[in-house]
Amino acid sequence: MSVQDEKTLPMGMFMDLQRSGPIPLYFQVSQRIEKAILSGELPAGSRLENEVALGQRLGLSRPTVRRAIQEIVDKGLLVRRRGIGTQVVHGQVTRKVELTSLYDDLTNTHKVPSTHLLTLESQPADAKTAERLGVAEGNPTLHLRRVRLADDVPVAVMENWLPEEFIGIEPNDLVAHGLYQVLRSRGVTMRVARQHIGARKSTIEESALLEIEKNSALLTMDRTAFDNSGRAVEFGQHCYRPDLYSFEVTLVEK
Amino acid sequence: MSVQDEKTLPMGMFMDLQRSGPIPLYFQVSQRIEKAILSGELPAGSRLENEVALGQRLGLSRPTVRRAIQEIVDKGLLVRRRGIGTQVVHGQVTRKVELTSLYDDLTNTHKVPSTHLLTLESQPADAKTAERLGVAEGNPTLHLRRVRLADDVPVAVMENWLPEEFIGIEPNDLVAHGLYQVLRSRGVTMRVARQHIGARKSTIEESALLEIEKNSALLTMDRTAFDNSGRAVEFGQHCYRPDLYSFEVTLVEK
DNA sequence: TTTGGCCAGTTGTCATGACAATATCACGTC
DNA sequence: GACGTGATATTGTCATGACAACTGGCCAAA
Repeated sequence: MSVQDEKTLPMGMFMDLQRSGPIPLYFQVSQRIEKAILSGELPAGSRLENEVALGQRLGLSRPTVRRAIQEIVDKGLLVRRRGIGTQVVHGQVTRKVELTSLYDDLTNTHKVPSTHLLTLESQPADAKTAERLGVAEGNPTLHLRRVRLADDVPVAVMENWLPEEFIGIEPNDLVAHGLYQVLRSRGVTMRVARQHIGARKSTIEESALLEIEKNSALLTMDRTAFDNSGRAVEFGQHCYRPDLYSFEVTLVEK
Repeated sequence: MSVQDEKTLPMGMFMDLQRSGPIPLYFQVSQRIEKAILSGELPAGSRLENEVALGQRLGLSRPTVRRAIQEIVDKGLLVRRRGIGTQVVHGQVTRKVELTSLYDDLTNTHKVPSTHLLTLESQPADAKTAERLGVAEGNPTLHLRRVRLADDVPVAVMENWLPEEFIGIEPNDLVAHGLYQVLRSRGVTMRVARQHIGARKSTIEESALLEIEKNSALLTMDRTAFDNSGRAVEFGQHCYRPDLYSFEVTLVEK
């Protein structure tokens, strides 16, 4: 008795690959496959065409096809088995967490984000901040504290510390664009972030800011983010209203 | 002025590669590099030897070396920059989250795990369970509810549902080994898990089970896990004492 | 009927080679 | 001295080829 649905594979439409454009071929292929999965064209449990045949049909080498498939495996949508083939994972698909800011998350879900800026000041680094940012204790840092709102409902209180060089950031930019957008516009590209997710009770001040009753449960997230040169560019302590925000994580065993 | 420390690279000891063993070469290399980073031999900000030279020195091809490095980049320990090289990320290194059970997490931190089994029964799937497990509503499932303890202190209350075929699981196994170990011993290998992390207040019963005051904040995690054939093998709703447990996540932008 | 082995299919690993894109640095010119 | 420009170094992408390891089913033998 076969354990899995052994559906055949449709996947007829795979023509328009730009070989000369700036978009890598493996990326074009992986996007098309992912789209086919999300749209239901490749149903859960169905088998993908094997790597060699797919490559031949698309006029691509096996490493290129393989990398395209691997991208989707890493997202948790496909599962490979040696000797068997590649299959679509069962279960409803959920979007995976990426290295984004709350601002991006909200706009992606069609909410209107806004910001109340509580604090924007230069502040000498205390021991914890210094360690997280990799600077000397007492060095100046940019300290900011914000309330983030979605459709005018408060969602989170965020406190961030940034290295000295960002001290010139304008309050108006922060209110209009969100921190990560401001950093991007200054040429900073985030590459790695280490997050710590927990929970605790709200303080009286936080309860007021978030418009919840005091001693409510809060979802907390500490984050240190690094740019593409491996330097820490942001350290933040955030707390979220758990009825309005939560984290999704997809884990893939290798 | 150079932005980063441009230390040279030591990395002298790279001899003993087993070319005929079952361990892939890229894995042997990546483990050695990772060890060198963790041990401080490759300090934060230092540059790694370039891919071509490293490959030549080890007698390996560039794709192999490249894959070894990529493994570590995916873990968030290294950062690559085209035209520059590969550098060690700044900041203290933290363990990344993997697809493990609480049981593994506790033993890894040298705590003694134990389990109070509250419920172990066959139960027809309700709508939510059926959807998560990908079975028909009303189908029998194995329902279990446990309190997990570390050094005899309650850490979490976990409620899980498993597909019909696991109904024969022994209570003794669950108390002695933890759910994931039991599943592994039955030939199930977890491959993908989708987790949802949030927070809420504790119920009166949960407060008693976890030995905390009522209306405390709880850290919650819902998880659906899939095996290597893409089939859902576990759906769980867990809640943790936030003073004893939290989640670490490392995100890498691609 | 059951058992064992062989064979075909598929992914996993590795080598070699080539060119493209990007960042740094030295150099020369204005 | 400032600026552009080219040379150099390094990672990013892609092709081709080969063999290994694992799975499943078919088939013959016990």
